[in-house]
Amino acid sequence: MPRKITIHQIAKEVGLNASTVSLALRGDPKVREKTRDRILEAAKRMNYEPNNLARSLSNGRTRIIGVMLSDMSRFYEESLEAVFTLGEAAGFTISVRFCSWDQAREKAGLHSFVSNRIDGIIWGPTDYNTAEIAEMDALLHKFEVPTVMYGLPDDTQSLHCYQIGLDMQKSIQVGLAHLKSYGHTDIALLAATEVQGMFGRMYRRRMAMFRDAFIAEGLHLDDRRIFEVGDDNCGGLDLALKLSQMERSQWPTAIFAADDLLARELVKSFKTLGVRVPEEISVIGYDVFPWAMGGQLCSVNLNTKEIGEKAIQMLLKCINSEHPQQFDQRVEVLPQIRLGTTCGRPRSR
Amino acid sequence: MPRKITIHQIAKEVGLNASTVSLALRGDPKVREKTRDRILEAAKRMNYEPNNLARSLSNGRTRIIGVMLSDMSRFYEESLEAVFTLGEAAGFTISVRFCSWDQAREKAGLHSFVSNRIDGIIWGPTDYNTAEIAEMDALLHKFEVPTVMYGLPDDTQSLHCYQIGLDMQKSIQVGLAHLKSYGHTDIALLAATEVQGMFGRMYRRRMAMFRDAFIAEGLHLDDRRIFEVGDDNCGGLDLALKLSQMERSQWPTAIFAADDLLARELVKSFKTLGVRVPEEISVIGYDVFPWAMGGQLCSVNLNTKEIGEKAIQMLLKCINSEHPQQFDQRVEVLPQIRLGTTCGRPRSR
DNA sequence: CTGAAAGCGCTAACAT
DNA sequence: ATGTTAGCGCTTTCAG
Repeated sequence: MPRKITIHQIAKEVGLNASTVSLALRGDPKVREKTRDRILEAAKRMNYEPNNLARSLSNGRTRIIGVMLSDMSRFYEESLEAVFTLGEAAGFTISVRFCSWDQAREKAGLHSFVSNRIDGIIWGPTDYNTAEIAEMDALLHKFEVPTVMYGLPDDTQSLHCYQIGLDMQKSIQVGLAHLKSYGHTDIALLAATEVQGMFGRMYRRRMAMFRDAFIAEGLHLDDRRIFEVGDDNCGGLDLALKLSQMERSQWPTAIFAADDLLARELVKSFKTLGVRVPEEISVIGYDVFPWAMGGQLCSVNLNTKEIGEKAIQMLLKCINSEHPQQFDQRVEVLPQIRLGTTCGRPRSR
Repeated sequence: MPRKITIHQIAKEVGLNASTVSLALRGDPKVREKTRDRILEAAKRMNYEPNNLARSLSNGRTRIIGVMLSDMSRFYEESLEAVFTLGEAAGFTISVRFCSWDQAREKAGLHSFVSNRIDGIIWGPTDYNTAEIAEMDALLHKFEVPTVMYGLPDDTQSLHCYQIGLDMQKSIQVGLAHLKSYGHTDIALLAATEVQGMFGRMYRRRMAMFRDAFIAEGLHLDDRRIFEVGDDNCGGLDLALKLSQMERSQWPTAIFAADDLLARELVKSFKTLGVRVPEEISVIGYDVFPWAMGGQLCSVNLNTKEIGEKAIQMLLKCINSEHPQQFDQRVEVLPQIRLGTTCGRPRSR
């Protein structure tokens, strides 16, 4: 038996024409059931595997959706799962590229998507380098590859692609506003700075966003209220210890932890040290780990699952439609407070 | 300008034949530099993007390497990065599929690889379901898709694929042996059991491996020496607290933490509680986070980077060679102890 | 219901 | 150095 089976060989085997085989393999009702069974049997017996290159070249679509991500952060996990589930249900294969926060690699990956005539792209762009994004956007548009970008700030109206808006700074403000609603004004920031990884840039950007968010909410973020810990430390424990050696009157009344794991550790450490949360100090987390502390943690929920769902739904609509223009070009996903037990009114002084 | 540019249109534009354009685009020295420049200029101006479907259908290779992974665990991060770097340097695009620990999805993904005539596959199989693996292995072999599987135990000689052997149980034994070499025999296990995630199966398997490893090293693992914590707890802190309320004579002399983050937290918590590590108790970590504690942590290093490097190197050799059979079919990656400051001789009783 | 023929965009001999 | 021709494997009219 030759190495790679084609429909012609199957056709010869069963004494029919290749085009009939082609129809049968795709379950076209034009082929009589009996003939189809014969064909399918032969195909299986001969270990036939369709050649998507030929198929796609011929009919003009690949039934593949490409997803471009920067890294394997858990931030993407939930949304990617949604993309898989809904995408596969609609008959698409999901192909992922990672760029490791490298713009050259990102560009190459997107090019590979269009070269391989992917049917649509979901893109969580690396960085808000407007010019670069605009350039790729123009290219993708020129090739008429439906594209959904997500995690975009709101100054991107000029882009052609569809967008899932997620305003990170506003999401931080949501957390701050929540604290303010309890009466907190002296809020500290606990942030991890992963030095070793490739996320340095992201962390720096996030830090800048925190500063801006404080300002936007009319809050003062004193440098001495910023606790930066390396990712190889136990930031929560360190901070709890540090505070326990300070006069309580010197404490902030609330702590905004830059991620849920830090927040979790902080709360647990406070408990260990006999500090009551939220009676003596409030803690709010951020992003990524909805399951941290079994729902006890008060935290800003970025709704990543919803992001994934909206992205794939938008894309599928777009791919299946003749007139994609009729859809909203941008959908906002709103962060919300995930209520827990770790925030309360500030202690009276 | 028509929507999708082909080499024929470029050819017409510059008054040459399509095959010349084809050669020029690939930088073939047969075409004169001046002509090539003209062609490239036109291609860029017309926004030409090569059609890999046609290209691959014609020349029989896609220059794409497929990677099949179960999830976005950080376990894969380092090895995947190595695959990217070396793979791209060799001119390949790396396309990733995730199966979320779902065998149907895994199978579909591998089929999509062969349908799309990927040049080679790197596969970190979900589970050691021998029959399923053997079936896919046979299929991939029949289609002559060079495949490297990794993370395989050593009872898989019958497979056709190339293999990066990583014996997880032995890696645990390496850690245990290290503790034994200091004189530890009363060793406790600290393990997280992520209930919410999709990793339940993996955790259970890992737990079984720990038990087997203890037995293989001639150690007794009492049930009361197993501390299982949910992933939404702070396991390290909890355990440190628990122990601090016990008579020291009841303590184990060493703790094997099932991952580095737990170990890190444990060590930090001990420090907080005034317990000296390793003078009063030794701690060893496992896997995944080489940077945890800035190298202070003594831990079992799974060498995931090396796994990725070996996998892609094997695959490239195989793809580029006429006679792949001449290479070793299986390479073992050996876990090692990453020395730190958290292990020492047991306290005298 | 099945067969014949053209073509998707590109490559690879072979000619010129 | 450039042009001609014949596919790669499949889909898709269009005939029968």
